[in-house]
Amino acid sequence: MLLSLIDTLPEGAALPPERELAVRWNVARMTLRRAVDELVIEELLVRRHGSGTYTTRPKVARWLGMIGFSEDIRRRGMRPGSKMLEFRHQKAERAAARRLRIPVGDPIIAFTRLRLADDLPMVVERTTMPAAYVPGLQAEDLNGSLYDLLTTRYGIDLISGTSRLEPVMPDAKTASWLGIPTTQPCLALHGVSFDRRDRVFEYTSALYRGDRYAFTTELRTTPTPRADAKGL
Amino acid sequence: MLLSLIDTLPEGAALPPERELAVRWNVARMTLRRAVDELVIEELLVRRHGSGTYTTRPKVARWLGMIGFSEDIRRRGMRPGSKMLEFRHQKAERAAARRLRIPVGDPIIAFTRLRLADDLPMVVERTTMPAAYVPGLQAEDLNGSLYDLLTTRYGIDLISGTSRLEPVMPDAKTASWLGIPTTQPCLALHGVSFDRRDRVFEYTSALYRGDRYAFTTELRTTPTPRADAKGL
DNA sequence: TAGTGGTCTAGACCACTAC
DNA sequence: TAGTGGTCTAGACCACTAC
Repeated sequence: MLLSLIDTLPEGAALPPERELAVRWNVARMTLRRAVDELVIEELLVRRHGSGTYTTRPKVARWLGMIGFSEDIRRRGMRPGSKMLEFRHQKAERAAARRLRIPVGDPIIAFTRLRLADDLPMVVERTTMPAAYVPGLQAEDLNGSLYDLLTTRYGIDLISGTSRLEPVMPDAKTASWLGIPTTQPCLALHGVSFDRRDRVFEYTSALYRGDRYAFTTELRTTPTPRADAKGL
Repeated sequence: MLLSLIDTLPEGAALPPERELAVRWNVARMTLRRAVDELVIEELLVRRHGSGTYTTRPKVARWLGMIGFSEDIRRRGMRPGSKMLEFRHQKAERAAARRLRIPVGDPIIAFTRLRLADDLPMVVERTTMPAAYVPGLQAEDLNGSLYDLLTTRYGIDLISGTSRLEPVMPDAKTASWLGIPTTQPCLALHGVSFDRRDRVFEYTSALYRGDRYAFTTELRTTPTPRADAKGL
C-alpha cells in the first residue's frame, strides 16, 4: 500500500502523517512505521524528525558511494544551495584536454559555483566538461544538483570516479567567497567522473571549508567492503 | 548491556530467551528486540526462529579497505619506517575514557610515532589504547606495523573503523618532526578502530604531510552499494 | 504551540524448532 | 508440545520542526 501511495506522489513530496496512514489502513502506528523503515532503508523515503516523511528522487540515478554535493547535504539534514560565480564557454587548452581526454581546442564548458548548506558557504566548486556532452546547457540550469540535471535532462549517469584530497591554503578570492581568512586551511578535492561508456565526463576542483565540512569514512572488513580511503 | 553479556559468552553460544532478558533488564520485550536487531545487523548475533539467538563465529575476511600505514606504503612501492617519539603508560582522563569506552582512570598506553616512507617523514601518529588489551607491550615492539603486531602477538584483528579528515596547521613541534614550515597545511586524520567484539581498540590522531601523502578514493556505484566517503 | 517523527510499554497471538 | 523468535496492537510520552 505504501508503494502504491508513493507511486502517486511527485518526488520530494510529503507523505500523510504516520498517525493518519495508520488509521486509514487500519494498522497500529508501529506497524506502519516498520513498513516505512523498510522503504527508508531502500531509500525510497526519507524521514525528517518533526517535519514529515518524504519521497526521494528517482532510483535510477541514485548515487551510492558517489553522491553529489546537494544529495550529500540533504542526507546530513541540511538544505543545499548554489550560487553561480562564473560560467564560460571556452576551448580546451592542453591541460583540460588531457584530463577530459578530448582534442585540444574542443569546446568545453567551465563554471564555478559557491555551494551552501543552510545558506552557509561550504565549498567553491569548479567544474569542467566537454560542451558536446551537454548541448544547450545554460548557467541558469545549474542552480541545483548537477548530477540530477545530467540524469533528468541528458539521461547520463556518472557511475564511477576517482578523487584526491589535499590540504591547501585558499587564495584571497576563494577565501572571501567562503567567508574565511586566508590563514585558514581548506581541503581541496580534485576528481574526475566517468559515465557508463567510460568517458571522462567532468573534471572538478573543489575547495571545502575544513571547519564546517567533515570528510568521514567508515571501513569494514566484512561482509561488504565499504569504502576505501587509501592511507588508513 | 547486551554487548557486555556477549563478551561473557563463547562464540556460537545461545543468549538467554528474549522474554527472560527483558524481565532481567526491566524493559519491554520489543525494546530488547530493537537492541538485538542492531547487533544482528552488525553481525555480532544471529537469530534462529523457534530456536534462539546466538553469538556469531569469527569472520573469515581480512583487511580490505582498512589497512595500516606500513602496508599502505608498501603497496605504493616504498619502504615503510617508524621512529618512536614518545611512549607512556598513563591513566585515562575523561576524554580518552569516553573515546575508548572504558572507565575513567583505567590504565592506557599512549605513544607517538613518526612514520616514514623511504626515510622521508610522512606522518606523525599518536595512538591511544587500553593497556589491558596489550599486556607487556613495550616501546621497542612498535618499530613496525601496529596491526601486524596486534595480529601476531595478541591474536587481535581490527575489523572496522571510522575516521575523519580535516585540514589543519601543524604546531611547531610537529612541523619540525615532519620537516616542514609551520605555514604549510597538513591533513589531520582522527579515527577509532573496533575489534570483533565491537570494543574500541584504539584511538589515533595523525598529522600527514599534505604535499607528500595523497588521499585518494575510488568510487563506484556498482555492484556493491556500500562505499561511502561522505562529501564526495 | 500544534503537528510531526522517535521511542517505549505490556500484552497478545503466530510460526518455527527441538524433542 | 513446550519454548523460542516474529509480528502486531493501542496507547503513552519525548524530541524536533515550523510557525
